[in-house]
Amino acid sequence: MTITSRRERLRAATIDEIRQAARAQLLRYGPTGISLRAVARELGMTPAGLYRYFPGLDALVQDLGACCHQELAGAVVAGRDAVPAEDPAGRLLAACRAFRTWSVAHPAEFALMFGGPVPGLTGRDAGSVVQTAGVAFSTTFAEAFLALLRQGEAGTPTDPLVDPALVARVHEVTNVTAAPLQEALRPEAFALFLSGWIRLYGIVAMEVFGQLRWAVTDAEPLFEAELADLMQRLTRQ
Amino acid sequence: MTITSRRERLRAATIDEIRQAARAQLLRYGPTGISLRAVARELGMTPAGLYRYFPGLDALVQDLGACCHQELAGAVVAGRDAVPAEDPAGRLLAACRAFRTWSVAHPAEFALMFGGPVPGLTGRDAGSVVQTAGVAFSTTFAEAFLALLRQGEAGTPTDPLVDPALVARVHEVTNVTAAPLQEALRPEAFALFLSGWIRLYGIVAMEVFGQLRWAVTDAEPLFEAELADLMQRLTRQ
DNA sequence: CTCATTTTGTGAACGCCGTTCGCAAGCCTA
DNA sequence: TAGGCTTGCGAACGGCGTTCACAAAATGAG
Repeated sequence: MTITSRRERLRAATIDEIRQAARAQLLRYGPTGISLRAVARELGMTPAGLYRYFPGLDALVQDLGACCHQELAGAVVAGRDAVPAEDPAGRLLAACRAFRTWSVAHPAEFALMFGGPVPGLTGRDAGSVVQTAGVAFSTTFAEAFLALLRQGEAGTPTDPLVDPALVARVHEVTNVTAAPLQEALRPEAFALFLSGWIRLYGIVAMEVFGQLRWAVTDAEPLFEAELADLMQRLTRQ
Repeated sequence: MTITSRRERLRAATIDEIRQAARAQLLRYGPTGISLRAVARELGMTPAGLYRYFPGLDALVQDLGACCHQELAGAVVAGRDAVPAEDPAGRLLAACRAFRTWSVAHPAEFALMFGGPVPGLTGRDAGSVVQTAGVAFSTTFAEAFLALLRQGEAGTPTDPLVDPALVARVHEVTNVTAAPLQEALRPEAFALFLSGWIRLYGIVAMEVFGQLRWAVTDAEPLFEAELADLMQRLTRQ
């Protein structure tokens, strides 16, 4: 029940329109091809007018990244929840497949979210928004992973290999969104989870960035093989 | 003995100077922050003058990418060859570690080479130069991997999962540089190699792109664990 | 209804960018 | 020494992000 004055509604609508135009540019020209002036042109506005809604291009791009993160998370959740809860392994599989499907269908968005720091590379706080969004996103997988854990199917990897400062850091950053991850913080389980996430990211990023094209025209069988191996590693061992 | 007239020498020197300035910009401002005008400024030249040496900014950036690929390949080879040939597993390990070390030390260059298509995203032929360079680069690992194979330690994965058009493609693209890869083209071996390369790329890309910072402050133990698991997968199974 | 205040958008300007083109000066060769 | 090739310059074009003073519109209080 958030009260919304007429002004606020108009403003929100404009912001949405801006986002939409920027998104179209992202689609067409890639993360670095988004132009304030072009967005303004599409809205029939003056470039300066956009500064009433975003403090600059970087902010717009970052906002776009956050939106994409949300959208991707939605796709993953939808994929996961299409499989009944009685089959946690199937749910995790479905989540991974949804991640790849969305990413391959939205390469520009993927590059924006998971590529290197796009604008400059100040790196310090610039990516903080997108990184917290990334954490919230990864909890999507963590949930399915934890279901596996609870079912008692997942084993524990051999070595702990956890950073001492890690627990505090994750606690700090997952305060609101990621309650499930705190259970996964049992060091061995967390390491196992990270290892899986790394492999999933690796193959999807390679495919989306075209780094596999020299070897393979259709990366799906490769992905499925990697996924099968990954699931085997997660459930048995 | 390629004859070099005085002009050609001067020209080569200028090109090198341009590369050097561009490289400095890459280091400071990232792949998208390279500016023709800034390079020209640093050389005490007019922007237009640079067009006598490169047909445009994109060409300069691509040339830079090729140079970086060469440099990275050199680092990996050096790391690999620091381990005696009697220990093929150790050589492969050393190559992987050298890959990570160089990449972490040169994040901008890594982003340029392995990130998404930087300028626009025409994608078709734009990345062809960098992709052939990537193939040549991956043979560095293939060599060490093949040594393992010949030693008879490496097993074969379960399913073939090879693209039918793959053999011809790789034959076509590795004609000169990558004779060793042709032996690895035995489908199962190639799949195993690709799987390993994917995992290696995955963890290094995640670290360099800062995608692991939310979870871990020092990614090295994670890398070592992943590497150990990877080697185990490659040698035994 | 009126009037002051806040919000929204404009237009002009600044300095940067990549790129093109005509022209001058230098070098190499014949 | 004469001609051609190479190199670099200067000016210009259009596009970019961003700033700033200013006008118009919407809002809410009296």
